[in-house]
Amino acid sequence: MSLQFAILTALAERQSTGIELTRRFDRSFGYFWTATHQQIYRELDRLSSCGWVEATTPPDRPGRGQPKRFAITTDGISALQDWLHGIDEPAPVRESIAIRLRAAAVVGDIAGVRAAVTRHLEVHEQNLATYRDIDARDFSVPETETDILRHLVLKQGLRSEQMWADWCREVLSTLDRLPPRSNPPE
Amino acid sequence: MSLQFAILTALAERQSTGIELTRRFDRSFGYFWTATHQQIYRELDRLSSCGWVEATTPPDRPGRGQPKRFAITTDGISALQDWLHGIDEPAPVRESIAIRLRAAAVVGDIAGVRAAVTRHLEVHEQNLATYRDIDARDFSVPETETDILRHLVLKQGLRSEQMWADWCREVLSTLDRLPPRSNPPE
DNA sequence: TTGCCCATGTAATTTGTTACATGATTTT
DNA sequence: AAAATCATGTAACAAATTACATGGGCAA
Repeated sequence: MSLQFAILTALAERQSTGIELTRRFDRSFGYFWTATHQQIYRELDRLSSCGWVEATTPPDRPGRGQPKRFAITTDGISALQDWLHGIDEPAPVRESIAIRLRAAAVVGDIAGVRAAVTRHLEVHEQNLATYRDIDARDFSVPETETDILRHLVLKQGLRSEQMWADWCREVLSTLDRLPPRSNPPE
Repeated sequence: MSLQFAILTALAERQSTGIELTRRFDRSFGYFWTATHQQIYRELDRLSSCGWVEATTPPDRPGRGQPKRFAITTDGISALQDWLHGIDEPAPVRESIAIRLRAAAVVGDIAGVRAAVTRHLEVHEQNLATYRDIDARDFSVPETETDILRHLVLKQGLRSEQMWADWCREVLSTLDRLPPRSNPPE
């Protein structure tokens, strides 16, 4: 499981409360790993149990609505260092948009997928704009070693969004060039 | 859930037994949707229950080791047509290789991720070669409408593998240009 | 007739998603 | 003090992964 190491990495960069972590996963971590606050709290709990992170409860009153500050322990850092040397296969591909296209091909409905592809294009263009902002803001100056690695991660996100946007445009312009016909052939 | 529609699409293209479906998901469907045989059998069961696919048991003896032939029903085709018009958001990103890189950045171990990236490059180059073969074999001649849509799906796979291979090479050559030092700074 | 592979499945576990609950703080 | 919001959770569910089980056919 990688989520726990994503959290360890985040905490190694900066200690945080649960909600801060959640926001960081929506922002700068979101371009390579997504997680909801429910996942994050559950995982923080597990990581505390095995001593890889330590929670600082505010001394006055512990309880439900009270922010806890989480920090990585030295054990956690070792665990992260060990994991980092591991190898895994590329993530299995699951693109529902591609199923829709291929389904459209087989039932002969070439117009039915247009809206879905348009929506994808919209999202990927938005992401691309966001990542370019981050790129300009955080990585425009000569870089430290740490920044060079972090920049490489962002570049993957940039490449990916660019690829998707390009492909969506290719799909749309190809659909435009086909004879308009939204019903299956007889 | 998209797996059921992936299966419906596959069966709409050609009726199959469970094991044949599994092999098709390893091959031509694998570049946009992956599934194991366990998932496929379970889903075929559900799809039979709601009447979207129909199983033909060999008449002689029904039983466990006997191949069943599955085909999509007219209800299944309607369901597929309806679903095809839907819209969903791009799949959430989860790239463990990126976590490893970012973890390497924070613990200062720039050499530790090299093997993982090298492995990724290997796989993506292999996939790229496979997809190019499919491209040349199945899509080199003037296309029917159906083929044009199916070709677009393959092109997404090609773009994706190309993107990953390019990025892996960028990472490796960047790592090469950094001063060799495999331990965290003090 | 034993061992192996093929095809179909079951079961347990893990991971991710969706909906909701609780206590504290801030705003009106 | 009521309402909204923030922070931390719980619970139920769905999907995917991993390991294993069963029956049939075939080959040594």
